[in-house]
Order: sequence, then C-alpha cells, then structure tokens
Amino acid sequence: MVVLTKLQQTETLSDRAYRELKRAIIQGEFLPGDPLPEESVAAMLGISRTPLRKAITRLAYDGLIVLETGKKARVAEYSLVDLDHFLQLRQLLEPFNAQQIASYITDEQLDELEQLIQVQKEAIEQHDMYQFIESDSQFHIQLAEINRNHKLREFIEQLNTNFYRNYLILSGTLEEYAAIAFSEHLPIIEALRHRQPEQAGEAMKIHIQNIEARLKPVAQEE
Amino acid sequence: MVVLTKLQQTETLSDRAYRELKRAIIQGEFLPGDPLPEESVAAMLGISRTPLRKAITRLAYDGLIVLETGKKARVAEYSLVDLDHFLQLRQLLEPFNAQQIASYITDEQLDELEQLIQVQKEAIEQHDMYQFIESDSQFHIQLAEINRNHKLREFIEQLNTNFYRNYLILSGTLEEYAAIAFSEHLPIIEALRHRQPEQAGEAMKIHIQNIEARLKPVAQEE
DNA sequence: ATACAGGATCCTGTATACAGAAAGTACTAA
DNA sequence: TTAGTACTTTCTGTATACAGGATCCTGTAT
Repeated sequence: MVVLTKLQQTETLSDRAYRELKRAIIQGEFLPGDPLPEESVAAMLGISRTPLRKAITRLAYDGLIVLETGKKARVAEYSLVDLDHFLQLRQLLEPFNAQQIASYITDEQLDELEQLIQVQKEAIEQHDMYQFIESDSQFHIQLAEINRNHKLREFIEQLNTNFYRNYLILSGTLEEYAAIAFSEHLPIIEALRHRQPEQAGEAMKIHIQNIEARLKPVAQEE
Repeated sequence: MVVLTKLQQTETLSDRAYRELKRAIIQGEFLPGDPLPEESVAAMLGISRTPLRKAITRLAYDGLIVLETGKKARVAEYSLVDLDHFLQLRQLLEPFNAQQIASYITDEQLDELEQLIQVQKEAIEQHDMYQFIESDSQFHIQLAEINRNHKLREFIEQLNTNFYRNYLILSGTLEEYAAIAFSEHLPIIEALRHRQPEQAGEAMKIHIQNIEARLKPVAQEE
C-alpha cells in the first residue's frame, strides 16, 4: 500500500498576512521605525485584527518588528552594532554549516544553488541591486536549508533575513561590491561539488569575513 | 534634571500566560506530546483564548510547543537527534560567548554566578536533581545575558531551555554526573574572574563536550 | 472481530465589541 | 512663543460569537 503524507491544509489568513508583511518589510515598503497600527494594516490586507496579531507576534520573534505593550508595533530599526552582531554569528554558524553539508549535499541541491548563482550573475549584469541582494540572501538561506540540524537552519535564516534587509539600506555603494561577493560564492559551490568539507567551510569563512570588511568603510561614513 | 526610564506597564495577561505555560512545560507539568486545547488551558489560567493564543504562538517559536494548522497545539517532543543538534550549536556558541564576555564581565556579575554555583552545590548535597538542572541551565543562560550581542543571548537561551527540559526526562542516572558537571563550572568562573578569554572559552568548550559525552551512553540504552 | 459510514462533539480560525491606555489636538496661561 | 492642561481620537488588550474543519463515537456491514 502506498502511503503519502497528507498535503498541508490551506494557508490561513494569518500565514498569508505573515508572508506578505515579511515581504513588504524586507523589500522596504515599510521602513525602519514605521508604525504598524493593527486596524489599518488589517484593513490593507483585507482581514480582521485577529489573524494579523498572530502574524505580528511572529514577525516580532523574527526580529523584523518591535512590540511594546500598549504601543503601536513598529518596524525594527537596526544600528551598525546590530549588523556587526549578526555578522559575528554568521561567521560562526555558516562556515560550520557549509562544512557539514559538504558530506551529504545532493547533485540536485547543487544544481539549484548553481541556478541561484546564475540569477546573481544576471542581476549584476542588469544592475538590479535589489534582485542581487535577494538572491544573495537566498543563496545563504538555501545552503542552510540543506542541513539536517533544524535549529541551525532557523538561526541562519533569521540572521540573513535581518541582515540583508538592512544591507540594502546601508550600502549605497553596493554595486561595486556585488561582483566581488558573487565571485566569492564560486569557491563555496566548487568545494561542495567536490564534497570537501574543510574547503567549503573555509571558503564560507573567507566570504563572510569579506562581507564584514566591505561593511566597515560604510560604517565609517556614518 | 534627573531622567528616569519609565517603568514598564503592568504585565499583560498574555505575558503571564506565556511565563506560566513555559514554566509548566519546563518543569514537566505538561509532558511531551500532551495536547493543549485552547479553551481548557485558557480556563485553567482563568483567561480567554485571545491572550492565550499569543502566548502559544510565542512558545511555538521557542520550540516548546508544536503548532499545526487546524489541529490542537501540543507540547514538543524531542528525539535524541534533536538533543545532539542543540549540543552542536551550544558547542559553537557558548565557548564563543565565554571568550567574549571575559573582557568585560563585572565583579557583580561574577558574584551572581558564584551564587548560582552555590545553589548547584546545595542541590547536589540535597539530591534535589530538579533544582540542580534548573540552576545548571540558569548558569549557562546567565552567562549569555552578559554578552552585548542580543541575538547571541537569544540563541543560547533558546538552546538551553529546549535542552534542559529534555535532559531531565532522559537522564535517570543524572545524579552521578551532577557533581562532575558542577566541578566543570568552576574553571569557567575562574577564567572569567581572571579575565582570560582564551581559557574561559576553552573551559566552556570542554564542559559542553563532556555534556555530550555523558549523554551518549544514555542514548545507547534507548 | 474489523473496517467503514454517519453523525455528534470538540476545537480552531476568524470577526467583532468594548474598556481603558496612549497619542494627538486645541485651548489657556505665562 | 512656550508650557501645560483638558478633551478627543486612536489604538491595544481582552472577551466573546460563530462557521467550518478535525476528532471521536456509534452502529452497520463484511
């Protein structure tokens, strides 16, 4: 007898509100500090406050929204110190991840990563910086999704989501770095392709160190 | 002119529900797999479903509760694989934390840690294993609270909360290890007391490696 | 007995109502 | 003009109602 896992039930309004709000915040449609009054946001989404409140609670846990009892929720604002903190943790977790998955990544997964690399290349050629950042972030998140350690996946995803949302805002001079960042992804893929844990970890470590180095000058300007 | 930060407003019913449920789950009053129907849990707490739902959403993010659309929430069940995953991350994050805080920990903070150590000692003498685990977990969480990296604090707290809740259940033979675990805390404090980052990180690394080693035999029995 | 169908029951997801806190506004006094 | 105060509006926190899905129970057919 064939056993299939039942398909997940229809997405709830709350889930959709969560996805849509998350997207809007990441893409900068709501800016850091913007207030998010429940009634009006719910009206925008065409739902009531109840499902929205759950979505807001989740976004607060993701670090995208700040909640204070009795006050309006607002889009989180990050300082450069926060970004540095995120990078410290990425520096710790992402090379570890790259090293681990090198031993069990599949060819299909490698192909999907190559596709993302391709998207990045095109984004650079078309000077579409939003697309670049989006696919860059996606590259790191997708690498994490391969790991069997679910908590690690969660952590890396959270760090990247928080980080890239702000990277977009901070780095006006991003364009010149995009090509470099892109080129650093190649040795990571290469090491994974050859199932070399050490090299994959090392390549990721170098990449994130460089992200940090590239962010520093921007921080100086402030 | 003297400026004081305004005191936080009264805790909401939702916050209290969150704290109370978290406590009940960690202390084993609800067991892994137990269903948590909103209506009855709300009735137990003497509140309505609305504030409870927010508490449940938060506990789900903490990993203490599992939510599936349309189904009853239930207390999360962890496998030994999950525990191993938590330990891998603690292995990465906690030595890093110990190393960082060594350079700026205050004497007051060290004193508070010493007090926790004292509680642990007493718990062992009185064979109060629940108290021991509680204060052991608290020791690690309190070390994280000192770090200025807020995300790191969050991650370590989450890992410890999830870990210790299950440790209690898994380790019937805990008593013989409690004294050893306790003794491993001493060099950590000692290194912090002398503001030696390297040694603090190393002591924490050894400690967590040993936790892992002690858990392995238990895993074999299963 | 075992498997299945139908119905009753329980429970979640959602909308809505309302009290009291927060925020905004306009008016008064210096 | 500025500071302060009373009033109004807005908004959150909470309770509650209800529809439809999930679950459980019962009885029937194999």
